Amino acid sequence: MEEEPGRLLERRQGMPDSRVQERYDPVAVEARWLRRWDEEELYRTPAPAAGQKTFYQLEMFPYPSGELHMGHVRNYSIGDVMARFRRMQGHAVLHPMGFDAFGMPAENAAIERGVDPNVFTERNIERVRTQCRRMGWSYDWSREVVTSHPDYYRWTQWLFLLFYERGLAYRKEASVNYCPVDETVLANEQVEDGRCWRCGAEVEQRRLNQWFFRITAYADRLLDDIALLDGWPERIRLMQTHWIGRSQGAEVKFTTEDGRSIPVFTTRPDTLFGVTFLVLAPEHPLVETLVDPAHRPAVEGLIAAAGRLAEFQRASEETEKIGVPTGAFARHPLTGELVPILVGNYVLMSYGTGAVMGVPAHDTRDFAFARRYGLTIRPVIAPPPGVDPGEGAYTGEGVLVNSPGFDGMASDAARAAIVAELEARGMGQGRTTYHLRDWLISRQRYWGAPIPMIHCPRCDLVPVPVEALPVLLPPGVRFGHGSPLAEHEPFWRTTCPRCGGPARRETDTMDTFVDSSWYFLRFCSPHDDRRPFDPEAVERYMPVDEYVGGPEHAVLHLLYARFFQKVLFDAGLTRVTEPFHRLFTQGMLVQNGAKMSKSKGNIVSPEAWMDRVGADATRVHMLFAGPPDRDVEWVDPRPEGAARFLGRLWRLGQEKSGPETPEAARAIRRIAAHAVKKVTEDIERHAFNTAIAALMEAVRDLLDQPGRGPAFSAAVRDVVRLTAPFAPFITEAIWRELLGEARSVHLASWPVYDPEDVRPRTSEVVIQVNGRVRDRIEVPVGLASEELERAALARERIVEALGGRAPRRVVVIPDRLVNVVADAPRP
RNA sequence: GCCGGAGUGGCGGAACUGGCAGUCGCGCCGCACUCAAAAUGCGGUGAGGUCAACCCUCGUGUGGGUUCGAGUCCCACCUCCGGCACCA
Repeated sequence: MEEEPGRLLERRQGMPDSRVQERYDPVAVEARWLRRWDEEELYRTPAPAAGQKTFYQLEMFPYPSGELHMGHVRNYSIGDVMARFRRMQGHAVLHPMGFDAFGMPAENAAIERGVDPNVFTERNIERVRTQCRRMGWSYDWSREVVTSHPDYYRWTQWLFLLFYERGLAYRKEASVNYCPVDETVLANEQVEDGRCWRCGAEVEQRRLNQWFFRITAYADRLLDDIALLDGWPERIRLMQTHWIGRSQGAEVKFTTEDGRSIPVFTTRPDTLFGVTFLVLAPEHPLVETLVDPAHRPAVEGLIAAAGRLAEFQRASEETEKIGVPTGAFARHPLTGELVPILVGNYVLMSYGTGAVMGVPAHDTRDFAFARRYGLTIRPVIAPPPGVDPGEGAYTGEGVLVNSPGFDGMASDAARAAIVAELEARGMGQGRTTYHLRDWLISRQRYWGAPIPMIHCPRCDLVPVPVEALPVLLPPGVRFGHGSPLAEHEPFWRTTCPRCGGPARRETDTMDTFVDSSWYFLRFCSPHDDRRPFDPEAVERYMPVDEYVGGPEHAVLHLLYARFFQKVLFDAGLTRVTEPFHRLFTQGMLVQNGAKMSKSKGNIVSPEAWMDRVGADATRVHMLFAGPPDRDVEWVDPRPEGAARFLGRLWRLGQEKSGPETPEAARAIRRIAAHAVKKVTEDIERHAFNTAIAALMEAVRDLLDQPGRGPAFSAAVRDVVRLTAPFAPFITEAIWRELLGEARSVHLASWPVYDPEDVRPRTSEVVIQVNGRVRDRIEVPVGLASEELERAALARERIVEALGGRAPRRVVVIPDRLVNVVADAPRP
């Protein structure tokens, strides 16, 4: 950059032969332009000009593990192509990046190596940021947000308080995985075969008071608004639909002999007359009082066994379905019949009412259960004629039998009728339940945003006043024994903001998914120190126009973020109801059928590639490897092909001008126009692999062309601009150093083409005989069918292939194909 | 078990609404440049058939079907990947 572009151009033109030009040196060029872009603040988010459209391009921000991997390279390169493409199309692009910096690795490093989590995290962020910059991703780093910085988590805490005020944050007792040796709570992924991942001790289930977000209050809206997400992959929408899992049914009230009610939830009230037993969850509050002395030991044994397992383990089909009678009986709400009450390990307290009615004739689980324990099986649904009820339970629909008052009714009608009858008698009502549970957000850990609440012996739970935020993480805590904050008295000892008396701070921190549920809003006004986000800025950029990330976040992050957005909407803080307009999920990198990850040791360092072939070639290779939404098989990848392509592009940029015939000019214009059309359409549909293939062809064909005049020069400018989103460094170097442009190629306008240039004048028509290609002819575009047919039948090769047989039929598709159908030749 | 997705050369992959299967790239082979190698450039490369040539046959997971014509549409199945999984 020390040399003036014009001088370079002069020197280039003085060169005697294109063979002796300088070779492209990616490492030097990339370093040079990285520096220059910084000086120019090229990627700073522009203030939108009057009437200019904004475009919010976002990729899921990473956990700063210290080392970027190829999955990140793919993810962020996809987003960067889109950001650069939109920028060149004239949008005011917001393309930010930050770090999801709270979480376990930092705390584990503290436990294992005594490194301060904050130091550890900052060091990793530094390294990842440097790698991101080297990759040439066009982020506006002045907007960087880091979730572990107090000026961010202050607002995470503020939002917690908002949720609390709105009744959406609450405390209740719940089971957690607890390691008695390490005296700490474990996340599910830290439990391996029921043992602590670090010390191998058997993990216990402890019931502790935990904080929850009431996401179930938004279940219906989260479900119904999936219909609005037409820019999302169908797959993800389905996954969310299933995750929320709305099911319509009824709550039916059975009663114990002494008159206490046991509500059960069922989706099949039409089978109500087939109930021959009830099963309660081991944790069901009535179990304790129902069980008679003779059955007590067995019941307690089952409860103890169930209690040892975490719910997610119990809810697995491998676990044997065990049931134990309580000795008590329940009265059927419509028939008054007495049915035995059992306790079963397969009934979950957290779904429905924690009790189920057993209909063995029409439910597979109940059937197996009844068989095993010798319970009555009473069919009440007759399958439609011609349908075999089969060996086990018949779970389909049909006509009611053995159901006094409802016999002969079809299942769907009977469901409504029976619910109506139950309602009339006060024995039940229609009810909807959800698979979705409330979101457990508290973590008994240090490296997260502290939950801003205070426990006062007199006033109970008191929120930290917003003026007192942030509740800072204290330095100098002790790791490895229990919750670091709970063990750190200077942190928790405080006074009640309400009564001024001595009080104790909440020592739980928030799930990191809370941090990432609103970061996209923070990016709109990252430095606002008066509120989490500036509504005006949010109005300008939100919703995110395109969000790129992995499908592994289909239900957690993407659902939580939607939940937050709706709560903020209800609180009047924004008018946006859905955060992500369009979602693009990229495929994984797989090796031998397994996802590539650090733990499998099969990661390839992007830095090694950058040193070898440069960031541009690394980007191009990753995008060229296959369609970005599909998994890509990582078999001996060689970025050299991409590097060669860029080398040829460099050569193209160095071609000196010369003469150009009109025919050559036309051919050149055609090549360029084709490329512009194809690449533009392909980027729009995220087909980067074929866009790059088209660019490779264009570069090859242009180098082959004899002309080096104005058309050639224009074509080179087109191709360089088309390549800019993929390979930002080399295109910038060609644009400014070789072509002498003053302004960055990344601020140049996206090329357009003249449709006239891609309109073919002749077309090659394939001629088939009985579906086999036998000849092809070049004809003027639009040649009439009759003419085409005549021309085809006149061809020597066709006459030969027909061998004297008369065409039975001739199919003509103008400009494409003629198929002559004849009887099969005699052998 | 349920719900998604995918099976195409040695490899990654291409093929718009049914119309030339295999764009582009990797690898491999040959040639040029070189004292030589690397790098680079040029050419070839699905399988088979008295391949020298034109040419012919076969070929998109398997088996059927629709059609003048199927990688593409329909039916049945196989394999792999992802998600959910006692949800009452």
